[in-house]
Amino acid sequence: MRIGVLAKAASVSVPTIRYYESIGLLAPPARQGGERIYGSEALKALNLVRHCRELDFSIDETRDILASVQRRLPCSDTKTFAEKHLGSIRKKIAELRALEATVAALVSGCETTCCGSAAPDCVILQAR
Amino acid sequence: MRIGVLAKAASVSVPTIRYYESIGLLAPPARQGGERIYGSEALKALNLVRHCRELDFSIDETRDILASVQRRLPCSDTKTFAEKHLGSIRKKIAELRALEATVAALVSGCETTCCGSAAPDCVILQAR
DNA sequence: CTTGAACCTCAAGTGGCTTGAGGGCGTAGC
DNA sequence: GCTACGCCCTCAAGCCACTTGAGGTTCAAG
Repeated sequence: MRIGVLAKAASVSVPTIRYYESIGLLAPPARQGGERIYGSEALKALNLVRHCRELDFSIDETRDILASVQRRLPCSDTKTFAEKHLGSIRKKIAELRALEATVAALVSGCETTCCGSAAPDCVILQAR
Repeated sequence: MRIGVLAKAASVSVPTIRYYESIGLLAPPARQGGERIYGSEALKALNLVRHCRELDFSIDETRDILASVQRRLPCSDTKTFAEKHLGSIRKKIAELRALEATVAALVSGCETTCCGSAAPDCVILQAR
């Protein structure tokens, strides 16, 4: 199958496929007259990559997952990747919730104390 | 004051200050023998920039906020920026919470159904 | 006068692509 | 034969917000 067909089949853009190849995430396929020709294994791999990226694994993590799949390692490995990832997602959520609280407090502070004054004096802009 | 002093006073790295100048976020200061010399206004501006960046405003948003401060616009402007920002923080939190739920479900799915099988068959890696 | 810290500029690297320039091949219609 | 279209190719640059490094200059202290 040509690259455009693979791209549609995996819902990934053509340049993205070439990019994945250039960074060594996907194996370079055979060529016919200069054009890349893919088999069904490439589609499987690309679907897996897309799945990992949708779950927000980094490219490096995706590479590691791909490697453990190709080596048919036990799925406890996969679970370890996922758990670590879950930890970092939760960490980021916590950071964002703290940020949300900070900004929300500043907005309501502005409403109750400084609304109408000039920007340089607004409580939102007072660094601590 | 020299750039190193300014950097310490505002808790910002020296290259970052030069970077802010290069993108037009901070005004280029006077020079003495080729070296940048800053006044107290530069410190105020840089403190404000740092504050905005800590609140995770983008550089462009920070630039707009800085402009509204320098024009002494009413602080309702500032509040509008902050509210818009709060909206995008909340949106990102919602996205991450959905992602967290997805990954957590995959991990517990792996624990109950497939733990021990080979990675290619692990439920975590089954794209939908 | 020498040393060492602090300063300077410019370029490249980070992540994960996207976009664009400039060109080749194959087919379909006129 | 000629043109237009659609697909493919490579290479380079752009996005964000810096950080890091190379290589060179200026300043302050001893």
